[in-house]
Amino acid sequence: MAQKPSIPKGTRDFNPEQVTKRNYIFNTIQNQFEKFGFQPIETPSFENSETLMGKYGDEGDRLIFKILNSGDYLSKVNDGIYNEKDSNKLTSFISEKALRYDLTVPFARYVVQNQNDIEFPFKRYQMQPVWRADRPQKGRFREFYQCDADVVGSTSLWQEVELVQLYDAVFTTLCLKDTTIKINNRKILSGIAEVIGASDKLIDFTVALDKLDKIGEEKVKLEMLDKGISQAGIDKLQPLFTLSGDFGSQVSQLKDILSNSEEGKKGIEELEFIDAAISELGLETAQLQLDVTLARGLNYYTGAIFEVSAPAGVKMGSIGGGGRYDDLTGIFGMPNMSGVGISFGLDRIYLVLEELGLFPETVSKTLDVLFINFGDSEALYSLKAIKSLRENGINAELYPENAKMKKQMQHANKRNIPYVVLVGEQEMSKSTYTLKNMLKGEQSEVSLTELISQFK
RNA sequence: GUGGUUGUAGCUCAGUUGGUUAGAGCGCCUGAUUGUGGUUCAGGAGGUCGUCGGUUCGAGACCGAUCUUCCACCCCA
Repeated sequence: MAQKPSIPKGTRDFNPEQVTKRNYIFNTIQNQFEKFGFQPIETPSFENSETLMGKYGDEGDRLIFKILNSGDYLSKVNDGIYNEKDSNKLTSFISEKALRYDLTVPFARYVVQNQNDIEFPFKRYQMQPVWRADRPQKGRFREFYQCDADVVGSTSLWQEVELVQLYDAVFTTLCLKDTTIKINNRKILSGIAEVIGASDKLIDFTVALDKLDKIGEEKVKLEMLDKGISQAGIDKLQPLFTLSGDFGSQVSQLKDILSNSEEGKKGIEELEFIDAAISELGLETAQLQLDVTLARGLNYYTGAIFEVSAPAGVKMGSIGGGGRYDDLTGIFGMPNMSGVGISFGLDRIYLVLEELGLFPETVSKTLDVLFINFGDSEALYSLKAIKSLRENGINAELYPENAKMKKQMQHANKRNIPYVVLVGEQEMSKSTYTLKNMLKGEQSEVSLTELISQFK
């Protein structure tokens, strides 16, 4: 019985045009990564569960795809655990591997395992798919690509500065103007939490603050109260909700709030350093913006936090994010290894470029010229020319069948092939080629050298 | 994980309070046109109405389950 085929929720097939466009983005990002001195690595699609579990918080653990053990995995589970029917508990007994959830944690694992062979500071980039057991939405998939660039082994803030430039360079090259690079610092968030006496509730506090532009001031305050933050503490936050003005004036308002917090002051210093450098160096098309409410859920960030949003008017979640993590490799037994990195969301960038019509027209063209097939002797004659064209870097192809001219022309049309060459007895006897421009409908009879020069 | 939404031809969609043989536009195929595609004209092929079950004399339409789509949460690229 033939069943209707389907693919799993949140996954997609990519047709030739889509792959070509995706490669265009990949290549652009890769070029810039390499220009900035990053080197490529790849890691496996799945890791041992213990490598991933517990690194992304409880929510993260829920969204990790677990891989069932091979063989008769249930027989090894003891009856007590089995009868409890507690999925979370049972999982560790029947699943020892999981699909990677991001590229940063596998990278940390890689650094620890290869620490003796790595020359630090190590700048690596990685462009591979990741998987999340999320409910799909616009710009949210269960399989998607991340393009990460990270530096480990340097605490220098110049790395942060360069990463901001890298964001700007990539989006500028993609002609995606007016992106906003939002920046914050985890130390500022901890500082604020300290000042309001909620250091132990840092996560709850930042998660609530992060929602400010979405649900508004009142609801954020309610959520904080709900999470056990005192009213007195929330009152101290008041200036935060009305923070305004440019980078400098926001910073000076923050200084007032954080005057009693050493950590907070450190965070402000870092921010000022990055802002001063970027102001001096300038950005092409992006804009660096301080956003105190920027939290980002990942619990390993310790310093700067980045998030990039698409130009205003495009309804899309962040198209990139990153930050500094002082101790990512600590959990794998390698302390004091500071890293900072950024990530590009390929699939979302694709959607944004598509929505704004920013893919260059030339991206979708794959073949330069198609030779019409009039028979075997003509085909052989054509293939000689095609060989020369290919040697000159021109994409050329012979229609494989001696089909009706109409069919062959239509084929060229549908594939958006800009030129067609007709070779029949007339041309063969004169050693020429009839070149037809499919867009304008004009055609001319040319020699082989003229033919080649047409495409140069 | 929570709440909502969607599914009819390859695509975009009609389809009345349940009632003969489920339609349109576009696309596709063939011909007008044996060395010329797009335009035009003529003809043609595509659907067990997402799937399974139920109500009914009768279901594309009503009910349930399930899958899928999209959206809002949660969280995030």
